[in-house]
Amino acid sequence: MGIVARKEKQKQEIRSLILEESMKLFVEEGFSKVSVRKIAERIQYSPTTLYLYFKDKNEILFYCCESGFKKMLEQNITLGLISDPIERLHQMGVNYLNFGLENPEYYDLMFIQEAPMSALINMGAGWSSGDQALEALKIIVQDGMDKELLVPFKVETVAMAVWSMVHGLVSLAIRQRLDKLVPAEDVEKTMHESLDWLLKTMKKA
Amino acid sequence: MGIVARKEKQKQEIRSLILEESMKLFVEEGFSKVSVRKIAERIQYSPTTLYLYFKDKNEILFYCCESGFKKMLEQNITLGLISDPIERLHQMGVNYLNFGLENPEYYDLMFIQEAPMSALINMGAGWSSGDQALEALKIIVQDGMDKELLVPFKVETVAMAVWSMVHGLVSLAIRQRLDKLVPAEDVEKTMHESLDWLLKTMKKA
DNA sequence: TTTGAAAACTTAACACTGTTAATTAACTTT
DNA sequence: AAAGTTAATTAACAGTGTTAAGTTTTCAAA
Repeated sequence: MGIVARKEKQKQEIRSLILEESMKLFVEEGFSKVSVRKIAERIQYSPTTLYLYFKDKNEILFYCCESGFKKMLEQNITLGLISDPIERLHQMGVNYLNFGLENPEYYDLMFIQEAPMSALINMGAGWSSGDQALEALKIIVQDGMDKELLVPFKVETVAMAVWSMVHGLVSLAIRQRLDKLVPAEDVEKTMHESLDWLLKTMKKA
Repeated sequence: MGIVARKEKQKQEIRSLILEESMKLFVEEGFSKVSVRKIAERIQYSPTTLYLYFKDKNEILFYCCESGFKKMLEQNITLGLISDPIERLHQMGVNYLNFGLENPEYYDLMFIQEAPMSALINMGAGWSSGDQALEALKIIVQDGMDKELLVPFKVETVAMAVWSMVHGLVSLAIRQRLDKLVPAEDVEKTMHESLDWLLKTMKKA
C-alpha cells in the first residue's frame, strides 16, 4: 500500500509545516501574538484547516514545546566531557540560564504558560524530551552524593530545589521582576552569581 | 469646595468597586477568565465606563496586585516575634509557599503574568508594597551575615537566590510542572523539604 | 472513462476579547 | 431656564478560538 503511505507522509509534512511556522511566529513576536489565523496565513491555508491536523491551539503549542526541549538538550551535549558532578551541575545550570535568556519565548511556552500542560492532560501521552532533562538532573545529584561531594539527602528534593532555583531566576528575569532587586544591567550577572552561590553552598565542606 | 470633594470621593468609590469585583472574579475563576465585560456586568456598568477610571485592563490588574501584596504582608506579621535570622527566613519561606499555594490566582497575577508589569512601565509610579517585601528579605539576609549565621556574600545575590528558589517552587507547582518530578500528592510536602534543605545547607557550619 | 464515495479544504458563523469615537443623559453653574 | 461640564452609554472596529455546513479535490471501483 504505497499510496496510503504517501498520503500519510504528506499529512505529516503539513503537520510539520504548521509547527515550524508556529515556532517562527512566537520566536519573532512572542507567545501572545501567535494566533490560529496568523499561522494559517503564513502557510497559505484556511484557519480551520489547522483543526484537521491538531485538536486545538494548545495541542499545537504542546508540540512546539517538544522542539524547545530538543533545542535545550542540544545545548547540553558539551556536558558529556565534564565528569566532576559539581562542575557538571554548574555547567548545566549555566546552560539553563543561557537558554532561558536567549530564548525567552521558548522558555515562556515550555515552563511558564499553562496552555501546553492542559494539552498534555487532554492527551494520553507523556512529555518525552521534557522528562529526559529532569532525569539527567536527578542522576547528577545522585552521582554527587555517591561520590560524597554533596551531603546526602532525598534526591528528588534536592533536584527540585536546584531546578526551582534556576527556573525562578529565569522566569523572574523574563517577567522583569528582578529589576526590583538590582539594576537592569546587572540582572544577568547577578543571576549567574546566585547560581555560583548555590553550588558553592551545597558543596560538601 | 465640599462639592468637588464629594465628587472625588464618589469617583474613588467606583474605582474601589471595580477593583474589588475584579479581584473576586479572578479569585473565583482565575486570571484568564477576567474580562472587561465581565467586570462591568458585575458592577452594573457599561464596559466602556471602566476606561473612565483606568487607562486599560492592565492598569486594573496592576492595582489588584497591590492588594495581593498587602494580603501577603499580612501573613508575615507573625514574623515579628522570631528573632533568629535563619528561623525567621525559614518561616518567611514557609509563608511564601503557603501564600502561593493557597492563592494561586493572586500569585499568578503578582509574579507570573506580564500584564501588570507592562502597566507599571507605562506609569511613572513604583511598586510600593511589592518592593517592601523584597527589602524585608534583604534585611534578614544581611542580619544573618552580621550575626555570622550565614557565610558572607553579596546580599543582593543571596536574596535573589532565595527568592528565586521559593518563586520557582510555587510557579512550577502552579503550572503543574512539579508533577513530572514527584507524584502529585507529594508535591507540597517535597516543596517544603526543598526549602528546609536550602536553609539547612546555607546555614554556616 | 465515468461514477461515487471518501478525504481535504474553505466559507460562514458564533460567541467571545480589548478598545475607541460618537452620542446621550445627568448634574453644576451662570 | 439656558449653557456648559462631566458621566455614562451605544455602536462599532479589529481581533480571538472554534464548530457546522458546504465545496472542491482525490482516487478506487464499475
